[in-house]
Amino acid sequence: MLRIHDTLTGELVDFIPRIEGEVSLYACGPTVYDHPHLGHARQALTYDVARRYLEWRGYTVHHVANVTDIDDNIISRATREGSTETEVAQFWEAEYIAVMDELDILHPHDRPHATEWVAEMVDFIQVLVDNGSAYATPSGVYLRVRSVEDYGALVHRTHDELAEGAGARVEVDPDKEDPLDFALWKAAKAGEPTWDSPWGPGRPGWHIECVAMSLGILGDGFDLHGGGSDLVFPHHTNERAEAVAAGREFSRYWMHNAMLNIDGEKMSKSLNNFQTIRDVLAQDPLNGRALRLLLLQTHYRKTLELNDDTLAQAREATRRIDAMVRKATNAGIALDGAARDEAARDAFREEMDRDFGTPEAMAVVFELVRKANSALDSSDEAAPGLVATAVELATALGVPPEVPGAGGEQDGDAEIDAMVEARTAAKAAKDWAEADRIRDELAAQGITIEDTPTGPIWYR
RNA sequence: GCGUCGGUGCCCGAGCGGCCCAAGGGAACGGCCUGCAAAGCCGUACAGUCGCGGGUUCAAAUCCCGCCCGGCGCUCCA
Repeated sequence: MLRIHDTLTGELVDFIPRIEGEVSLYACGPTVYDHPHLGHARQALTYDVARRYLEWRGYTVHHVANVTDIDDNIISRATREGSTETEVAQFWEAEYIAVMDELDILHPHDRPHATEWVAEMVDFIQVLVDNGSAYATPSGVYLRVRSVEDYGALVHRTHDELAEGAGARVEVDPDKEDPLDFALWKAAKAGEPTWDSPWGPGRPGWHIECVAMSLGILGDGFDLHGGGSDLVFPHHTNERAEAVAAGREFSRYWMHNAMLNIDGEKMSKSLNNFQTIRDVLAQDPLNGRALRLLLLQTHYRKTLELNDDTLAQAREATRRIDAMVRKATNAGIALDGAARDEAARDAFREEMDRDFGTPEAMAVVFELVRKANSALDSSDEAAPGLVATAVELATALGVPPEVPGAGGEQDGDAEIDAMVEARTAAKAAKDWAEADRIRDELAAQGITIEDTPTGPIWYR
């Protein structure tokens, strides 16, 4: 039984999907107006891993992640650059997808865009207006938050506690009945893109898009709604309020991933430690997988410490997995028919079932790596099963081994093969000076040689 | 201030009241292997006050209370 820490109840609860064997997952996607940064990576990776695990466990997953392609930031960037909102959104969405591809993040089954769902949003708002939980003013349409009894449930605050916070702020819009009321529809402002509505031209508020799209695609009572912990309030709280006010059944479970720190401090533009995914990937070819592994080795609900050091540590750890597979490949181990280590698979499932315990699941994988290495060294017959299980489980978490250039033949790099052979010959002749000279020469080209019981292997 | 999540070895980081004299990864040291390396394996030192102080319990890193410190949130329009 999979258990998940549900944000709404604040407890570890049994995960029972709406339909047995099927999981509907809605994970909030990005607002596309700038470079995707490491926070986006953590968010996307959290739900990517959740999805992969659910699939490994035999569920059919319907994963939806939206793209917010109209909002204040997009408008201001378009204005600043003298381009259009559409151009800004399309450019940064393409960049977002390209970067996520490099991190091996699976594409969601649906990637709805806010601008394509405006009609559904208008219909939804109409329901809220008709049933009295929303009202129109000259500046837009607002949700009457007081009409939602447990409005602050996700953040575990009462209405009054929330109102206290809101009261401390300057209330700009005198048309609003209550400071907590928020915009479902914003009346048109000069120079902004607008859509028609029964309340005049304007554009949708931030939260309504996710409600319209999640319920529209996944249906009432879909299973899991996820996002970064910074979205709990106001975004998810308001989404939920809209759904509740409309009498719709919203998500059954909520999960939220924690933020990350860089060099011990939160990542923010003001601290000037904001790192884009693109920059991190450019620093080292292994960084994509290292980042994945680093995230897997920290529980998704805990603040992650990221710096050059922790990233380097994760790179070394990925090498450990790769080295084992390289050795197995070179030894001619066939993985396809190998019997899996069921005890390890059970341990893995048990750890993952406890609120996606990826750090412990990775520990299971590394235990397998150690046992597999040991078996490979002694040509133990258990080796294929151990290697196959380690590969299966690592792949289930999205960190499959990568052994490019292993062996050499598939690279068709005859020149390097020839040098490796020359070194082997030199070794046979006990000409150590020549053998070392060749090894140094290869090293200068970024090629590492490993001697194994089944002969030398090389890789870049 | 309020809410929420956390504070575990040199670093990152698990830990489900007894299986914890605390997983796993990285770094270090010793041994085996190697012509020498690399990779790997075996072992060692690292936590002995698991932020601090109380309490509950036969038993607490794990539960409760208080305090200290950190992350996030406390509303788009400011």
